[in-house]
Amino acid sequence: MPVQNAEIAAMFDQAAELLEIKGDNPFRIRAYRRAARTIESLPTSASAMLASGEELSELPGVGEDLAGKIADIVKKGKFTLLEKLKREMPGGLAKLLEIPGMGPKRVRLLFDELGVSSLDDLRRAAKAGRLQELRGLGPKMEHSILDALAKPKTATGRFKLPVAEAEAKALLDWLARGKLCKRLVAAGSFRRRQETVGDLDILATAEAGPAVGDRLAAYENTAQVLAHGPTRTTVRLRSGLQVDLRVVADESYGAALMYFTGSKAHNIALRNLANARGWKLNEYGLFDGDRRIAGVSEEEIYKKLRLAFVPPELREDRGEVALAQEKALPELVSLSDIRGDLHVHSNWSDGVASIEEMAEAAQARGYAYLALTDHSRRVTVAHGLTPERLMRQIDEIDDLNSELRGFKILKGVEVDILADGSLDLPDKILERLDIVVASVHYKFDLPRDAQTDRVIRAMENPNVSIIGHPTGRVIGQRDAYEIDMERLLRAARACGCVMEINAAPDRLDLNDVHAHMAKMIGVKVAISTDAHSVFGLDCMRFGVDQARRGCLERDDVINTRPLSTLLETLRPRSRPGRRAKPRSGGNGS
DNA sequence: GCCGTTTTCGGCCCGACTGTTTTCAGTCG
Repeated sequence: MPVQNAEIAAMFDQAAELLEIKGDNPFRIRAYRRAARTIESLPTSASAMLASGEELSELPGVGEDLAGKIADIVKKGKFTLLEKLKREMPGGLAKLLEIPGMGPKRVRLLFDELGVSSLDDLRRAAKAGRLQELRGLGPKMEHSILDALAKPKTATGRFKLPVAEAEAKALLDWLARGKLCKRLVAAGSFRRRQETVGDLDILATAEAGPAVGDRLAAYENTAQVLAHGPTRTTVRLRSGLQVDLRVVADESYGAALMYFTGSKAHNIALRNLANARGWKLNEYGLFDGDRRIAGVSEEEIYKKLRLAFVPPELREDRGEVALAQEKALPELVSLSDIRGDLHVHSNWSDGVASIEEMAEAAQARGYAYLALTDHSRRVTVAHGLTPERLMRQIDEIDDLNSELRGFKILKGVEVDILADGSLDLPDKILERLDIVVASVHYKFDLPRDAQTDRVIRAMENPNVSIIGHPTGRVIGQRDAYEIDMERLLRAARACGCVMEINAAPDRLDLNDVHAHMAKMIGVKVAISTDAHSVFGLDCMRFGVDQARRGCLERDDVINTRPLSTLLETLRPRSRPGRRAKPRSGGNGS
């Protein structure tokens, strides 16, 4: 099995951690980390790039040396430097970095002075009061380390966007009611719309900085104040979500928003550009010597740096800075481009609303069409449709459509892909539908090649329009099944099959990197909510967020099209020699 | 280890906060 990009990135990250503990050149360490970020967000696998003779050293942050190391990892499956480091140092040492307040210097100090090389060693040493013996450590550190070790592994982890959104809304509300701030906004990975948020970064502009921090500390959901200075306050909420509040003067709003939105790597790239002009960029502004030359708005700063405005979703240092220099950034798809939803359920299977209610809700959201795609029979727990019930549903939709003006319900199904890649309903039935979403709902544990073959066989059925949630992952609950995304996408391109970005916030599948991969390979995408209720339709924006992160433009997304051309897109699925798919003209078939 | 509209060598983002010191190192974002 070819080495995955994520594996290469993980090896580089591990090497960086050990090099850091070792006390190696910090810039060398940064180089490994930067390369890891580049590799993991690549729209194609490093091994495929090597196979096709592409130069890895042309990737940002990858030079001759690292390109050679990646090639070694791909060819031999091992990373000599990492193996050498692991021989020099106990592997468990890196674990110590996960304790808050423990950085590479302290890990090294503890290892050298006390022989601490594991969490257990650390606990023993702290309990014996031996940490205080060391220079730079005192009773407070010893206490907080013991605290951290005693805590059950809450795996406070990351929070899904809707959870973070609810927390942010309530918190911003509370801060706003204090009437201390001129402007208040959630920045960070939340603003970049990452699929999960590690902590919430709040930016405020105000005259009296410390008072805003005091108000955050006094918030009813604040469980613990971790740091509290005049301009910066960090707390942990009862939910476990960490909140960083930063307060600056109003004239620094743009610079601070940029700084606090990140990503860190994007900021570093911009600060380098500023340096190259002899300027300095920080959270207070863009400075020429002591003179502030920009800072009120992000737009102003990008302009001064001769860059096009970079949408927050793209600020990951994945090549967007170079594109902004060339004024060649993509025009990202937006929620208002979406004209319909192509994957929803009704109470005919496991949804809670009737077809009519779903259609009304879709109209209320300004859509021109809605594809009804209930489950097929194999998903018995969801009351999946048999051929007979699907026929009856088709009749009901025809009836409803005959009364609708300027809106159409598309007849569809979410058909199960069986273990061998065949479909859960006969072609005869599928041929009568406007749209067929095919999805995997069981047998997640097939070997990678078999799983890939299975889905490719399904998409080669000309009745299949879209592959639903193509990797099957459920964030925080179930990993993606093993599948060769690159091979899948090439096959999709060959047979004109569309890939879904499932917008349900616990799926977001395809994810941003896969969506970008689809675009690069030339596969169209449908952003669909998989709604099981009328409220589920509102998740569309989460799917659009990920599409934007994947650089998708309006034309890359089929449900930005008006109904007429949408149906055209779905039609070429029919093959030579195959009867043209019967399509309803609106008033029954 | 990377990289170049000052450079192929000599730089490499920048500031806040804490706990330890007695002027600052380490961590964090």
